Amino acid sequence: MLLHLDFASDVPIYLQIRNQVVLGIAEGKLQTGEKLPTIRALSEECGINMMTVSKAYQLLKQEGYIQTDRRSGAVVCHNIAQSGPQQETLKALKLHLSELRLAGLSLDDTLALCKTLYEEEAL
Amino acid sequence: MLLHLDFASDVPIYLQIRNQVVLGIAEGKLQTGEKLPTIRALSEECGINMMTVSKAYQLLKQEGYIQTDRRSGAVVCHNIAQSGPQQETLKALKLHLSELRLAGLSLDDTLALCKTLYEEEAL
Amino acid sequence: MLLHLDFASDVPIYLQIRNQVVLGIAEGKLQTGEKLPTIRALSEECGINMMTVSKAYQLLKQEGYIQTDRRSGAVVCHNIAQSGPQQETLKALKLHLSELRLAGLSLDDTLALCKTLYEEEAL
Amino acid sequence: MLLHLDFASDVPIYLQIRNQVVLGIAEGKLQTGEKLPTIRALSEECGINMMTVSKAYQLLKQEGYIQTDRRSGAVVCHNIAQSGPQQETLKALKLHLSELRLAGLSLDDTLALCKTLYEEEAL
DNA sequence: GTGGTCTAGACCACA
DNA sequence: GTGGTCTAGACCACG
Repeated sequence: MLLHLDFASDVPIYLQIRNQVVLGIAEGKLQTGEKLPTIRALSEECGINMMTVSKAYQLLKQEGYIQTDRRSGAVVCHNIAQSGPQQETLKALKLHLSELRLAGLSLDDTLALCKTLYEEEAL
Repeated sequence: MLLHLDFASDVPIYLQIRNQVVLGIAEGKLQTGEKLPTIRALSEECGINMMTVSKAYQLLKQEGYIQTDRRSGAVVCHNIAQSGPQQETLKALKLHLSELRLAGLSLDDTLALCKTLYEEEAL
Repeated sequence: MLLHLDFASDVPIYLQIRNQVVLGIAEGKLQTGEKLPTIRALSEECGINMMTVSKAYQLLKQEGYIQTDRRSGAVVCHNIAQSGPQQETLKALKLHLSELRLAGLSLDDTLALCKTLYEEEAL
Repeated sequence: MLLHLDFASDVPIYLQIRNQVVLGIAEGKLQTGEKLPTIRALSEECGINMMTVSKAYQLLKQEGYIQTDRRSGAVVCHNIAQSGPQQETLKALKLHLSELRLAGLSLDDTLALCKTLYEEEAL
């Protein structure tokens, strides 16, 4: 599990961590039940503040992607698919599909693109 | 053209305006060549500052969605589809598809959802 | 003498007119002593305000490119090259050369480019 | 890094800042990777508003001259020379060369001038 | 009338 | 500490 942080990005670092963990789970790089690095380890490895990592983990926990066990730290949840898609995700998805449409992609182009992206994850 | 602003949201107001204009164009509520409200009008209507609206318009202009004609204000661009999809849009799209997958949606579910969202726009 | 005005440009229309007249003179499209269109004619042809054209002509006159004869309107000056290069032109030129340098052009590249642009005018 | 702002100029202050930073980079006064003053520091030093400095920095960022590292403020980019010269720069350059020509400079004069200006930067 | 710019404050998210 | 955002005014250039 390697993180690529872009400190010049508009996306806050804690969100970059959260996003890459989500992608990691979806792509199978992070298996269900697998242990995430400790906050201290990850913060030192990336040269960032512990608070930043902590914030990312809290967000992931709140969204149901991970749970924190007092003894073994943070682990990937077994039962993520409980609540169905989030309202926010759908709203953002619609916005991005609009952007693709205005960028010239047809419905077929778009669905093919989505299929490709979806399958990249499902390795 | 009605804007719904959420002042409690984390999304900055200028971005909310930008997003809703993009959606409006994609859904056909805003026709190509149509005139947007003036900065003053929109800021008064929404009870926000002129500079906030101005920032949204400048962003839309920079992204190629609108043009500001020096004589008559801001109008929706004719030739938006010039540069193809942005790298950022694709990255965000992939993330959202991952979230859907982890929320329990199959590939078919996801494609059906995308199709629905896409067609909502394409009236 | 055809003007191409871009109403969506950041450059004010009166400056676009001024710039294109200067370029026209340099390229020989506008001969020394040649008559420019009247303010009224040009404003009607381009669909712009007479004040805008007037402003452009006043600027050109002040810079010594044209002179206005009460009987025959505005004509291209005979003796433009009197005062040497303007301070502002040099400052702007230096800035643009810097931008080229930072965009990756070597000194030779830059001089070759300048030569090409210069000779385009001198047809 | 000293800024000379002309509050009476037609050139907006944020553009003056932007231009002087670009010149500073080209002249080597601002080294690659070097940290720019913080928005607060620069605004206080020059007696202008934070937002004005912020606007200049955002423009520089958008043009690829600087990056804003979320941890330590704004730094000069390493890889500026990516996209080649801008269309606008070339247009402006051609205009300035025309002005020089009409001011009486021969091709050789002009190239010598450009060489001098270019080398002033390249210390 | 329009958009562009600027001020002098303020609050917030991020790290 | 940093930059990002926002307000409630104002002035200006442009057309």
